[in-house]
Amino acid sequence: MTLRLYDTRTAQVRDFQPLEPGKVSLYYCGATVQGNPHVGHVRSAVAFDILIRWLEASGYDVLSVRNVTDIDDKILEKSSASFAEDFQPSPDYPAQEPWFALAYRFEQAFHQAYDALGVLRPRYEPRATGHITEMHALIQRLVDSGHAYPATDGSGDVYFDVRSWAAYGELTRQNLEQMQDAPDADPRGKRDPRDFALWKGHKSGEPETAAWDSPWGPGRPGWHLECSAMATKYLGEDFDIHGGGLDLRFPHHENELAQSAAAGHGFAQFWLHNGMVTFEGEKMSKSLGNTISPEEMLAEARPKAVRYFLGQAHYRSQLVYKPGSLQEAEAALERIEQFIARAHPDSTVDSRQGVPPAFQQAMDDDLNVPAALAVLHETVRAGNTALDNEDDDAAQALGSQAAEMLRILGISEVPEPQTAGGPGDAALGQLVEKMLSSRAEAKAAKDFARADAIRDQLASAGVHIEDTPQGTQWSVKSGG
RNA sequence: GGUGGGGUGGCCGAGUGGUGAGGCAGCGGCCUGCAAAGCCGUUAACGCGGGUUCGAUUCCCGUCCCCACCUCCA
Repeated sequence: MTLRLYDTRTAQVRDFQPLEPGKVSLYYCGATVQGNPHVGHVRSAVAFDILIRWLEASGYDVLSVRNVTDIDDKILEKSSASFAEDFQPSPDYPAQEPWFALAYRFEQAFHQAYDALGVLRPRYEPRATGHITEMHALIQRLVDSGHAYPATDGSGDVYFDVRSWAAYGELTRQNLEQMQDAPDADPRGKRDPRDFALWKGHKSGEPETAAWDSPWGPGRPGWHLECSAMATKYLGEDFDIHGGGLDLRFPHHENELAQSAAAGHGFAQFWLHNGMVTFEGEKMSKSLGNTISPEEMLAEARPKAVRYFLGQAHYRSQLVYKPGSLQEAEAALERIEQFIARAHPDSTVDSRQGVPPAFQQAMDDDLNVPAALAVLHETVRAGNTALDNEDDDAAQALGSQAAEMLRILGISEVPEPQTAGGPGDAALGQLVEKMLSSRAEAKAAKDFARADAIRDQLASAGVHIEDTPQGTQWSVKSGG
């Protein structure tokens, strides 16, 4: 069975055939680095990370590219606000900061969040500001072919002429005539209100550092242009997959497609979009204030559990977060991990050969992770049964499969938060061992009241204990 | 107004024209001094109204509701 993926443009699940056998070229939209990452960013990153890992497990060489939008209106606004007289410092924006410093700082915050969740770094991670030359070439090409024009109001803007491109709207199957005009659309020097900026002329008051010379006057790139320019540079005029959040379909991806296609490029064969994360069903957004940040999630549960949670729904589905979600993920994950630890799996092969056919089928079916997880849980149950029956060979085989599934989903690849190593650890260990030996003595003396009191005492301190045939095991329960 | 996607058991969340995933939570049992972990069993769902069909949660029509996008957004 081959991989099938849902393509937004054709609105159907299709067989995935890469342009070049054995290789996959993938571009997915990263963040505009104007603030700290929120859960939606990392959900998207996890979704495409799972895609990449599955492609690699299936034997493909994946050339992945994720952009960093490090120049845009919001970045300039946030920076400019930090220099305003009424500036109120906040944790995210603590001090006066030039736009490029602000962008750089948040770019690093994004890396931290991605790394903490085991998201593989893309092969290339180009910044918009590093590709002005490529953007100019693309604009010129569009101007020359009659699909773009300099603004008629002398602003220095250059717009894409949507009416010059008959296919405009094809990605989201929208009819230009029936689109709702943006209520705050600024017609400026546009031929049509829906024309979008390829290049934004420099305005007085904006920092000089945010302006680049161009044939149309000094200015800075429009948002959509960078992705077209960079995807083409790193992946070619035709490539396999373009991804991003559902909210990017329009206008961002629609415009990307229009400008690239109008420039004569084939562009992406497949358009993939991940669903939104909601807070109890409502869209999370800063303006609504119902957000939970990746940082807050990581404070509440182990990184692996956070990753499990973010990946557990189908990537195209809405992912509902609610208080308790992370604890549920933690419980499910612990069951898997405990089985694997008891099964002593072989060193696993990192490929689709190491997982059950049902798991392969689920993943091949447009990355049906929920169904794949069902296979994983069934494997765990079968493995536990084997352990109970002391069938160690079967348990080990199932353990290897479970470990491999966890690895392909990227969950076991999430780095453990560093907790060990401090001098406190040794002290804690000694104290716990001391109490456990007291408890063992009490148990031996059949003084169960005292034994249970010790267990309760440890529990109230967050130390969880478990009597096993190999003796009493203990662990510190993380989070709430 | 346009476009896309939804409404599944207490919660999360797949899927299918006929024997109704999986997880979390709950209940009963085994195990345990009691627990924990694990195993076994178990409770429980397909928005509403029609239609097609031997049979629909799955297809069709209607209807209600929800979400996203059409403005910066993963």
